[in-house]
Amino acid sequence: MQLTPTMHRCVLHWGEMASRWGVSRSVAQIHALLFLAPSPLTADEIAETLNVARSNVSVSIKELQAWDLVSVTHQLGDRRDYFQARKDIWEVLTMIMDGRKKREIDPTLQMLREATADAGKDHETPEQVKQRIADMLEFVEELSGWYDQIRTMPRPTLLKLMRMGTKVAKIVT
Amino acid sequence: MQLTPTMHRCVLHWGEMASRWGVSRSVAQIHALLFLAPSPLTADEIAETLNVARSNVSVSIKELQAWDLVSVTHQLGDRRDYFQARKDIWEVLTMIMDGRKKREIDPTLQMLREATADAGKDHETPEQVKQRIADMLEFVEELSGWYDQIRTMPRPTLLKLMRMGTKVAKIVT
DNA sequence: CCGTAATTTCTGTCTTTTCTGAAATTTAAA
DNA sequence: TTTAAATTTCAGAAAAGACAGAAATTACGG
Repeated sequence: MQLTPTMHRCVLHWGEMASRWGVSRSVAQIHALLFLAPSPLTADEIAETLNVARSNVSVSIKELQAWDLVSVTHQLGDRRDYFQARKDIWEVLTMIMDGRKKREIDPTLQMLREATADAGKDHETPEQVKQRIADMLEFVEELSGWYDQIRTMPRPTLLKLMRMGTKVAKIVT
Repeated sequence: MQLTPTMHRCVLHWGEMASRWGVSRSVAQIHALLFLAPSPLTADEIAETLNVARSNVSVSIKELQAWDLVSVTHQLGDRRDYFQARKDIWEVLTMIMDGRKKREIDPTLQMLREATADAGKDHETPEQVKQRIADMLEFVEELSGWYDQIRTMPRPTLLKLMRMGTKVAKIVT
């Protein structure tokens, strides 16, 4: 697939942002390409467009599928896999946040719970430190619970709330 | 400073999470240590406790200061710098989010605005693709604006809203 | 069941990032 | 000043991560 200068720029920027968020450049570039692409692409097309090895595309696509951001389609009379990305940007963000919560926040919560439990039968750790860990646990649990809640809300509701901005505050006065 | 097993565990976990978010392990470990530490520490104490080079501590601390997460204090009759981290976990999150917005979201917004502008006098990029970029821009602008708004709200208000969970929805029926 | 297209796995190389240790600089007390 | 402590800078080593290309596997048409 031939990239126009505008697309080229988006793909490159997305790739540059990647490392700042702990994502490999290839994964991000492929995601950007598939997000923009008007129609599904084969792995070979992706490799050629972005000038990366075919095998790299294979691994990166697997990663994107694990995040539920990319899916496979097929064309009649063609054995090749055609890949497409979610186009709904809101859904994209949701998938990324769900994934990060599952992979990073939940294990951290786990660790904090264990640390807090251990702190009971731990006489060397200063009380102040234990308190700090307990605060952290409470905070992450609160945020996590909040996310789970708003996660269930229908998008139009969420949008309305967002657009109200600080005006939502009036209901808690 | 001698780490208790509980503290040791927290520091290690924080360090492991770091790379997933594009942060170096040293920076994260130092931050965890200073967050937990009951009192400010010198660079040498940090280096010794975490078994990292003194110079590494210097650079990492600079990074943490740039994020406004760590500050310097002094003790009477002691020339050395004593470092301490923000203890208020809510503030810590706020600082991180502010920093990420400034460093990553704002430049992305910039790029999207330019891409959208260019798209006007660009006859090769398919309409569909332009639309996708425009959608993206609108979405990021919306989120960004929302963040700026809630950023101004007093913390107790925010806390109350969070604890209401999905119940806030009733005001937009 | 065979041959070929498509995909994936794997190993080594290359790149990037992180980190160290020495040297240089700054700071402040003597 | 001089001296010594503290900090920072910097060049290169080490580690981690990303990537390419070959080999292996799988899937499919004939």
